[in-house]
Amino acid sequence: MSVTPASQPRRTYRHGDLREALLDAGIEMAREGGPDAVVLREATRRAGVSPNAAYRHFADREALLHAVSDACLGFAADRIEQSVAEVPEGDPVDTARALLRAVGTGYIAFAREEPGLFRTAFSVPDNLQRAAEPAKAGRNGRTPFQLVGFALDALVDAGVLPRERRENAEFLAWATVHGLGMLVIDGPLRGLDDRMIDYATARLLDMVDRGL
Amino acid sequence: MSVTPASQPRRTYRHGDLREALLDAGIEMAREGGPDAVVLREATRRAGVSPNAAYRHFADREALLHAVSDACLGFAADRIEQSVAEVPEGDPVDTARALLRAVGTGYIAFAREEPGLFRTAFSVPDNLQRAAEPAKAGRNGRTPFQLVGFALDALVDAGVLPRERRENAEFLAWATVHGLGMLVIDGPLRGLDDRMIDYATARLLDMVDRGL
DNA sequence: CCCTGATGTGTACACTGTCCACAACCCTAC
DNA sequence: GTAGGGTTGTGGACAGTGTACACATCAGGG
Repeated sequence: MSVTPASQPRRTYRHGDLREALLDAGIEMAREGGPDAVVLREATRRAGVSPNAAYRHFADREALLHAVSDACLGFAADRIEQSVAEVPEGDPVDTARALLRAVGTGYIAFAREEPGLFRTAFSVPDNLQRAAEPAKAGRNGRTPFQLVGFALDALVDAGVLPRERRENAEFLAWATVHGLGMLVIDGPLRGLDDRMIDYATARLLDMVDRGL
Repeated sequence: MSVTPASQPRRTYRHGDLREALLDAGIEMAREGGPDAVVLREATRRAGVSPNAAYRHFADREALLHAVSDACLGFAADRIEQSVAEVPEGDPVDTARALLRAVGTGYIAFAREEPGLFRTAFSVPDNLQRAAEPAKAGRNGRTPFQLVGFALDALVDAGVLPRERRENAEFLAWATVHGLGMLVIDGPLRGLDDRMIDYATARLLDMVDRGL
């Protein structure tokens, strides 16, 4: 997505949108090797620029990584929305249930399809206040955290989830699915075949469904 | 734990137990700064030895990190056993339930008390085959994975958990608690006060209890 | 007692993040 | 239109890292 292709050297002195180019390079490196693989010098190299140029756009490597991490959360949101979009209309109760499941399966799907981005998304310390900031949102402007919230709201509206259990239920749903994602990517559940993971995901979501 | 204190130079040519000293140094660094903080040269420095000496005991930095990670899993097991030990004897059903809860609270407690070690424990790709190997065990010779398994077995024996749901239930229980641990340490739940975390933990364990 | 394999040392290289002084450029105000 | 002036990128340098290679030193068995 860089303005100037890395192949031939830039003619103008100004790059155009170096920040974006560095970010894109960072994302690509994260995709291939996770957070540790996003290295500042390599990003500038890919952007066809000298190492120090990066410091005009990011305070340090940490800042670049943070930006990449936010972008990864956005990709996660996109993947979740994709799963959510596949939920058929129908009985409100069934739909609400299916919605939360879709969020979960989308989350796990993202972890499996893009382990590098998934790991990068959560490699950087974060907190609740920042969980909804726009930089972490996907194309539709919603962050993963917000998507979980919407699914839970739908469950309350459909009368499935008692209202008094709604508060902070994001934590439970998210933690559950997040844990599975981590264990599948590089925890002890690594290397399980796809069928096994699908099965585990389904059972996990059953548990959430029953236990929330 | 090092054989020769780092303060005064070693007199003998041989270190004595350099492998152990490097491992201890690595653990200490992991405790302070997580996986990225365990750096090979610093470990040799703390052991009072030249950088390359490490290569007689570890193939590369990755190997050292792996050993440190295994040790961290052992510490987690210790912390879990501590929580388990506090479960009072009594009605078999209540005891079995409390046992699984204790595993969960111990796990979260470890994450909160030793975030660096916790992150390090899961920083290294792993798989099921290796989940029970002795290097990952605590003082009592049991790994965290095995401890979860025992608690689940107890639930089956007490008639709480239907036998047909026992298989692979480790994944569910573990993923749930692991996810909360991750989110609390450097995910969006970071910075929540202790009461809030206790509350979330309790609700999460309620969910597991109901939904398993 | 010597010699051989194990263990630690020294030197060296490529690579990283980051600091500093400087250069090239675009924009704005006169 | 031209003279600044702030922004953006360059060059050179330094400390710190992982790791390869050749060498030094020792402990213990023949």
